[in-house]
Amino acid sequence: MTKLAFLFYEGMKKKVKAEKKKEIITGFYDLSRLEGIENVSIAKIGKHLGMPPSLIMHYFPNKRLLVLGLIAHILHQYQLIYKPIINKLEKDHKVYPELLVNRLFSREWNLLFDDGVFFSCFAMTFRDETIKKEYKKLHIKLRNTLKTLLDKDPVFARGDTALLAEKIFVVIEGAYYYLSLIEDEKEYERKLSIFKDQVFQLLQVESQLILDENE
Amino acid sequence: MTKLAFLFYEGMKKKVKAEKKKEIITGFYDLSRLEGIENVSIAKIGKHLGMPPSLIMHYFPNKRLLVLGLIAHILHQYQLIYKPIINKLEKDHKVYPELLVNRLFSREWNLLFDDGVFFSCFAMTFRDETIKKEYKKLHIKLRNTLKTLLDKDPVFARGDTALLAEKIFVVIEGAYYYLSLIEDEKEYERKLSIFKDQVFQLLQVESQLILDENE
DNA sequence: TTTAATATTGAATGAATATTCAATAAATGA
DNA sequence: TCATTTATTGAATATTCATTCAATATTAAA
Repeated sequence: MTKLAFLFYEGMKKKVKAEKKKEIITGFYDLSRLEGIENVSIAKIGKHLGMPPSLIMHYFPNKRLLVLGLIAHILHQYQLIYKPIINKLEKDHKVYPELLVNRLFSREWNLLFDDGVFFSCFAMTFRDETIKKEYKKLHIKLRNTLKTLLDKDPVFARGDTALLAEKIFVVIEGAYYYLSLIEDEKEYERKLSIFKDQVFQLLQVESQLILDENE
Repeated sequence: MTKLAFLFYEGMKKKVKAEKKKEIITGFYDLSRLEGIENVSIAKIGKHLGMPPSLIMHYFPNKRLLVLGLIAHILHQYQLIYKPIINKLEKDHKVYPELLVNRLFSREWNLLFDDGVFFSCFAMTFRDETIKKEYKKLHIKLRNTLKTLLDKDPVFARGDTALLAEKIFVVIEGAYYYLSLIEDEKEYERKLSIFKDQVFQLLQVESQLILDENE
């Protein structure tokens, strides 16, 4: 086997392996949505995907690695929620508060993402340092993304964008947590508009402050 | 046995029963702090308390009831954190923003309370309606307490105190969630002061708005 | 002391758990 | 075709789980 052929072969093997791993993680995630992560066993995942538990353990030598894989998956998913927001706002070098707020609180939240799995895994941060670091990385990333967005607007760029991002995200996260408890559609909408307004005001106050300074 | 004696007897029995149940719940809580609630079994609680698992099941016929008992316990504990704040502020019919903020974000949080157990149980709200209702009740109660407090101050009473309480608590909850990830003391303090300032501003803006209106 | 309720014990249950292992099948280049 | 690596299978493991049950101990009134 030539070196090139070998590398290609290795690449193929890795690809197959990666795909299989992804299939297992996705199965794990789907079952977790349905039954709660704490009720999902390796045997159940196997049954769900039509493979023996031993095959799962071939790709994930122990359950913790499987859980870590799931967490990497959902944190990636979580970030994806914000992708369309970023793409839209990145083009214009201007942050329109109303648009930003609407996108930050968009309903894609609940559709693309299972809060139950997210919070179950979050609870693990208290007992697993690796998981804690993953969650922290996510939060830092999200805040940085927003900061970068704000930095592109000449108005906000004059203020403390990191601080503003911090203040905005704490409301988003509080809302994300609190709203997950509310099932009544009308009540949900009412509260949602309160929190949107709250973030909107943060943006308004900040931009007003900056403009006043430079008059 | 006279009726009175019977009632007394019944009362005694109930008291013993209640105390035993409390002992079990406390043991469950202590172990959950140490090992994570998902790793605590009835057998482990029994070992920890020096009693056979069958005795635990005598008081809690199945594990779900035991978990519900634990949740009632921690939600009660959670409320207690706010007790000193309320007592202090209730006497004066005046809300001092700085004092209120300092108390709302007091460090008794982390000392009296285990975040890991709280969030693990919170994750259960997504799969158990009873638990969800309990958590919701807690949040409503906390908001109402703050609203009542604000209502006692003639300044804030003129505004929408329910709305203000809602806005304050969403920051507290977001902060509670987010700060739980941060271990570095300095970083924690820095972020904490941001969120305190954020709530402080909510109070300031609101009171200023009300005072302006009545000039 | 008798009675009746409750408290406590310890042994036993079957089901489910993560994990191991040996055997076979499939893929792929030499 | 052969050799080697990886993928897949299915059976077996010990351990832990919540729960059941029958037997005994304790309590306190009658």
